[in-house]
Order: sequence, then structure tokens, then C-alpha cells
Amino acid sequence: MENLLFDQRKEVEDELSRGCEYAKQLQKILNETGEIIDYEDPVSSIFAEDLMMGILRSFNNTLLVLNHTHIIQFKEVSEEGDFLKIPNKELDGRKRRRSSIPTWETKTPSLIDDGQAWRKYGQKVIRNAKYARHYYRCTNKFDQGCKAMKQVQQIQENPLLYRTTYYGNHTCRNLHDAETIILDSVTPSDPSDSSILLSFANTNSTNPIKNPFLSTKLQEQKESLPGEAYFQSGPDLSTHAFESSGTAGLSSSASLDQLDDHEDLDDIFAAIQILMSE
DNA sequence: GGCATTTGACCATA
DNA sequence: TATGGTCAAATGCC
Ligand SMILES: [Zn+2]
Repeated sequence: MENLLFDQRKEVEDELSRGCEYAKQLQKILNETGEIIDYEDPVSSIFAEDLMMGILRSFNNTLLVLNHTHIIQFKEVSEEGDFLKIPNKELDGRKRRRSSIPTWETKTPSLIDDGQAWRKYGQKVIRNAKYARHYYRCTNKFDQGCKAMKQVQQIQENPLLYRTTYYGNHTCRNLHDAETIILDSVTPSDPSDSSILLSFANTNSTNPIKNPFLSTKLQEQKESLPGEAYFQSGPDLSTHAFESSGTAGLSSSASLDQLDDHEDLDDIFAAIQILMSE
């Protein structure tokens, strides 16, 4: 028992350290000090995206270890074809990107507050699907022109499972309390001191981080998405989830040509530019 | 009043 | 023309 806790703690610490490293590197890239990113250079593009995925994955894994009742699978959505494709016509301008390629999706046994402000704008019964699909857009769509969207759909009952598909990235900022995530630049001094130096500074001290999947708070849904946010999972299940989520790893060797169609990078860089211009 | 959700109508696309 | 995505009026919540 004691050992198990110890092992888990080790895993948690490793994941946190890794996430911290990713975040630091990413911060280095995004830092106000320089426009290091060459927006035309696909290599640095991939690098930035990989770092982001690394961060998310590390925090995800941490969550799995800490609370194995949550099973979250990340799926990096490359153009696997399962999804709606961009109309193959000559792009007819860069404006109307109706249904574009999702940036990523997760499957969770419960609805998760990803820390963003979403506004529901539709709900649709999907043919051949048992459960309706729910459409959300960022609350700041109009005041800040944020194009982030997501769709949530229950995909099975027992075990309860929801799929959340994200489209685009947030270009909005939380004006009121700009929740800037500032990584403590202090070097991880003493490894024997088990306190991991992953500190997030925050202008206001109420809510530490608004990071997807760190919060376990259940919200939304009243009637349509049946509540019953209750589930159980055996220990093996969580272990499996942990392994499977680790399989992907960082693949910065992803073929470059694949990314050509990856318009979503535009959105990422739009967000970065906004971040840097402030 | 100001914002969020609900829900049928409307629209774009294949 | 069927399906999925979005709009917007009605409604609800604080
Ligand atoms: Zn946003």
C-alpha cells in the first residue's frame, strides 16, 4: 500500500516535471522577448504543436494517476479521414471555413469543465447516433473574435462516455483577471526535496489554473445530457488508460507534408501573435 | 436588464 | 433532398 502510493507519487512527479519542461520550452518560444517563431517555417510549427501536445498529455497523465476515476484519451487529430474534410475546391477565399478539421478530441466518462467559457448555440439529433450532439462556441466570439468551438456528444451509456471535439484554438484573453500562466523559472534545485517546483503564478489567487482537464468539476447538462455523473473503474482500467495515453508520445518526426493542409496552425499562430502583442 | 440555454427554422453541402 | 451545422426568437436564470 505504502509502496503503491510511493510509485504513484513518483509517476506524478515525473509527469509534472515533464510537463514543466514542455511548458518552459514553450514559454521560451512564446516569450515576449522575441518572435522566435518563424511562421513560415513548418519545423518550428511542428515543434510548437508538439510541445503543446506534450503539455496536455503530461497533465492528462498526471490526472490519471491522481484520480483514476477519470479516463481521458487524447487523440491527436491528424487528417485521418474520419472527419469532415475541407471542401476540396480552390479554397474559395480564406473566409468561410465551414466545417473544418478538428484540432483535437477527447473521450471522457463525464463532462469536464475545461476552464473555458463556452456558449451553447445548438443541438442536433445525429442520424444513426443514439445521442444528440451539442454545439458550443467561445463566449468571446463576438467581443474578441475568438473562433474556438467544440462539440459534445455522448457516445455510449454504461460505461458512460462522452466525446468532445474541439475546433480551432482560443484567441481570446480573459480580460478581467488575465490568468497568465507563469512558470517559476527557478531551477529544480534539490531532487531529494520531493516538492516539485511547478508553480503557476496567478494574478488572483482563487483559481490556480485554467487548463483543460485539470478541473474535475462537473457542470453543464441538465436534462438532455443525462447527468448521473457517476462511474466506477477498476484499477486495471486506469492503468490501461495510462498506458494507452502514453503510446503516442511525442512525434516531432511527423511528416511535414501532412501539415500542409493543417490550417489550424494558422489559428495557433494567431493566438500566439495576440499573446505576444500584449 | 443582461446573459445563457432551448429549440425550431434556416442554410450549406454532398 | 437528406443531413449536419448555425441562427435567432423565445424562454429561463440571476
Ligand atoms: Zn475563446
